[in-house]
Amino acid sequence: MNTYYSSNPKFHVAIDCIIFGFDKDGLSLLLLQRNFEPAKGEWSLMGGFVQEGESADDAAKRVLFELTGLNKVYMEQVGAFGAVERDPGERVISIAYYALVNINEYDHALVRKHNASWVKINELPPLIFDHPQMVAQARELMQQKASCAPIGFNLLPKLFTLSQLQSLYEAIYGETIDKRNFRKDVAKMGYIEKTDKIDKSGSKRGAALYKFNERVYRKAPKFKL
Amino acid sequence: MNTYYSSNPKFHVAIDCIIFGFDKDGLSLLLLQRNFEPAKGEWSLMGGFVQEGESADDAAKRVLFELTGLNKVYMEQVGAFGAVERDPGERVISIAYYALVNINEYDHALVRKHNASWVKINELPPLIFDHPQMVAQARELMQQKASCAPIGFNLLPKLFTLSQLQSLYEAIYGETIDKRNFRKDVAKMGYIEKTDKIDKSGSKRGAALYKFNERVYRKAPKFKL
DNA sequence: TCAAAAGTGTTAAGTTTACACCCATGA
DNA sequence: TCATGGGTGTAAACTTAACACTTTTGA
Repeated sequence: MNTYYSSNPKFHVAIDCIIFGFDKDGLSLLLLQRNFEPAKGEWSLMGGFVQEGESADDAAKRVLFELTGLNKVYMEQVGAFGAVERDPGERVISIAYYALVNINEYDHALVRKHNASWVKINELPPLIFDHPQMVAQARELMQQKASCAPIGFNLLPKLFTLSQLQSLYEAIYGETIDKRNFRKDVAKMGYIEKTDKIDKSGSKRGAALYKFNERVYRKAPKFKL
Repeated sequence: MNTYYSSNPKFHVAIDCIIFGFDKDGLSLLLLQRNFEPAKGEWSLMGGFVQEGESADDAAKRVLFELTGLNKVYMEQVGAFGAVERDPGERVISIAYYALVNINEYDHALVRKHNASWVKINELPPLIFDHPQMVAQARELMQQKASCAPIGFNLLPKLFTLSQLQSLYEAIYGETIDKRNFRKDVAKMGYIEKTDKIDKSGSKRGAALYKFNERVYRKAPKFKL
């Protein structure tokens, strides 16, 4: 055995997932009301432990999959949380990731099994450990990223109205946006394309459905909302 | 023992430090030419292992101190690097931090002992493992942060000329800045204060020395360069 | 006396913000 | 017919970018 490594301690390394969803009521997080120890009965993020032979990114994907049944979800690392007493049970270093999921497409049975539910982001219950800090950092990072990269579409259906898109960005920024200015900005991008489909569910008149054209975006990847 | 935790594997958790310095030749990193295994003889970041009873942030401070003898240095976490084979010797999960140090104030003996030296950031040698990605991420993050928070001063002496400050930001952004526009922006901030001292080392005429007044900054923390 | 860096304002271009009405439809 | 959300343009305010010459002084 290599003494250079083995003279040093080892730690449990966990993953915690901040799972964002969006619907007409705004942004929500998918949270667990823990039916297991430690901190049974309290609210927490979905988590799990990194396994041998599994990268941190893969562990995050797995943890998200275990709760939602979803693959190929947009995820980004928030950072490592390494305070000594962050988990009162035992020393655990945790790596937080946020995920953007389409709130209409997940495995409801799995979510029920984990005793998880969507909670509006402005009505979060107290969370265990340092999960509030993780959520706060994830929100900042997501907001920052969403302002300059087209990641918001991961929270919407493939086809969406401009009103939906606007209200998504209003939820992300926590402020209202002028409708005409917003639509001007969207038009400038060129890769948010109007389809010939109409959504009649949100209004009597009906609203044009748009889609994000990634091909076009890649050719001129500029984004600013 | 708690089976919830103990059924999961443990890992060595390392810290790697991207140490930025700045002088008239621009930005540099403090790098080690390793005189120890693994990867002896190759270039790497300064690193170390997180210890029992030590937070990740504290470990980063300690690792920086071990190389430079410096305390109270501005540091920010870059993120966790958790690829399975990132360290070919053994599985190690590493948390990267960047540090901004005044290149004129560090313990030269310690640096010599570690076989470390300052390397211009645009002339980096090949680095081991995933250290190139760590450096790239650290540069992006630092640039982003420096554009909207007054962290650049950590790379300068307490007293600095506006030419030094400008060339620092030119180095951070990798582009030239218009002198008059730059000085207008500095003037608008109000907390970059002219002192009555003159630096005669950089020119015959001499340039006014300025200082960053943190008190004033805190009262109206706006920064944009 | 001249080379080298310090210091100093103005204008045009571009971007951002504010703002109000008509349209189509289902109830 | 009317209430509801969908859809559209313009002008003023502000921000950003471009630009050149004078000053000081040590060598």
